[in-house]
Amino acid sequence: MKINYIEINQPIGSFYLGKANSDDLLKYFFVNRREQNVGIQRNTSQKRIEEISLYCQDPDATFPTPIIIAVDSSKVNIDPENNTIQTTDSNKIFEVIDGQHRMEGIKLAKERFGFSCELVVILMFDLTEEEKGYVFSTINSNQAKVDKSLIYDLFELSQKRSPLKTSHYIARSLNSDIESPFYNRLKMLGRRSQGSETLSQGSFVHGLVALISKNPQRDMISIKRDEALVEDSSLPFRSYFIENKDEVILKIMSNYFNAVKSSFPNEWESSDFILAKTTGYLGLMKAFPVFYNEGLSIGSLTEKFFEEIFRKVKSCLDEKRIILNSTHFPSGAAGQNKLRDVFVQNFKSYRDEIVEKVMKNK
DNA sequence: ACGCAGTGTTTCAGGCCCTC
DNA sequence: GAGGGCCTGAAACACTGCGT
Repeated sequence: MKINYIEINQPIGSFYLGKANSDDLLKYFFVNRREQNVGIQRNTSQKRIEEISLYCQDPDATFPTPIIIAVDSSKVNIDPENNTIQTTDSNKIFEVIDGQHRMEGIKLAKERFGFSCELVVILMFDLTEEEKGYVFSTINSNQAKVDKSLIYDLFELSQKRSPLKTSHYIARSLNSDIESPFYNRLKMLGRRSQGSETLSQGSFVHGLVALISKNPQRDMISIKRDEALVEDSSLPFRSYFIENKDEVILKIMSNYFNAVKSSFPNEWESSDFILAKTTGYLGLMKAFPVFYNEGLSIGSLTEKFFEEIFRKVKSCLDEKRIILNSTHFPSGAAGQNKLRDVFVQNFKSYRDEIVEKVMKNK
C-alpha cells in the first residue's frame, strides 16, 4: 500500500499526514495493549467498538479526525521526491496510538457488512515508548469531555427525526412554556442560568428517551435509512414517536408532571425534597409505565387521572411518615428505584378505589 | 470576595441475575 | 453458558454554605 503524504513540522519533530483506505489499514495495524505492561493504550472497550460499528451504518458516518500511527521507518520505503510512503510487506507495522476503537469498530463493521472508507492518518516515525505515551496522553487530556446535555442539544441541528431529537424538543418546550411544570426547571446545556433549575437537560432527556427507545442510536440510523421502526409495547411513548405524534408525548408528560406538581406542591417547589431533582424525576419516569397502562385501559390520561393516583399515594406516604428527601431516597439508581416502588406499590393497593373514582368523574 | 469542606449530581464500569 | 438488563458503588464534577 502506498500513501501520499504531506510533511508537518512541529516542536516534537516531523510527522506525515495522508489518507489510507480502511481495508488497507486494517491489514497493517496493531495496538499495543496495556495488559502486556509495555503499551500505552487503555483496554479496548467492547461497548465503544460496538457503538462505532453501528455508527458505520449511519449514512452520515464520518471520521474527520486522524488515526495516529507510529511506524518504524526501517519497515517502509519513504520516497521524499514524490512524497510517498510505501509498505514493503504485509506485517503488522502500524501501531495505532490514537484511534484504536475506531479501527476495531471499522474492522467489526467490515466483517458484518463489508464497510470500508478512506481515513485520515498521521504517521509518526521511530517514536520511543516515552514519546508514544506522551502523544497519547496529550491527545486524550486535551480532548475535553463533552457534556451529555451538549450532545443532546446538538440534535437540534439534525434534520431527521430521532428519539433523542424528539426528547430534546420536548425538554425545550417544557422548559420554556409558562404553563409547564418544568418551566425554567431544566439546566439547559447542563448549566444553571436562572437559579430555579433543578434538573439537567441531560437527565430529563435520559429519562424520557428511555420510554421511547431501548436503542436510540439504532433507531436514528434506521430512520435515516428509511427503515420502519419496530413497535415495543413495553415502551409507552414508542408508538407515538413512530407515528410522529410528538405533541401527544408532550401533552402526556405535561399532564403527568402537572399532577405531580399539584399533588405535592411543597415537595415540588422546595429543594429540601428530591421530587423535582434527578432522583424524583427518574423515579417517577420509571413508575410511569404502570400508571400509563392503567390510564390506557380506562381511556384516561388526563391530569385529573394522574392526580387521583398521586393524592392517594401522598396520603399513604404521610400515614407511613415517608418523607421524599434524600435520607429516605439516596442519590443514584437506588433512590430512584425505591421511589418507583413506593409509588407503584401504594397505587396498586388502592387501584380499584382510584379507578372507580376516575370513572365516576368522567 | 475567596477558598474550603461537605453535599448533591451525573456518569461509568463492573457485577449480578434472569432468560433464552 | 452467552447475552442483555438492572443495580451498585466509585469517581469526577458542581454547588452550597461557612469562615475568613
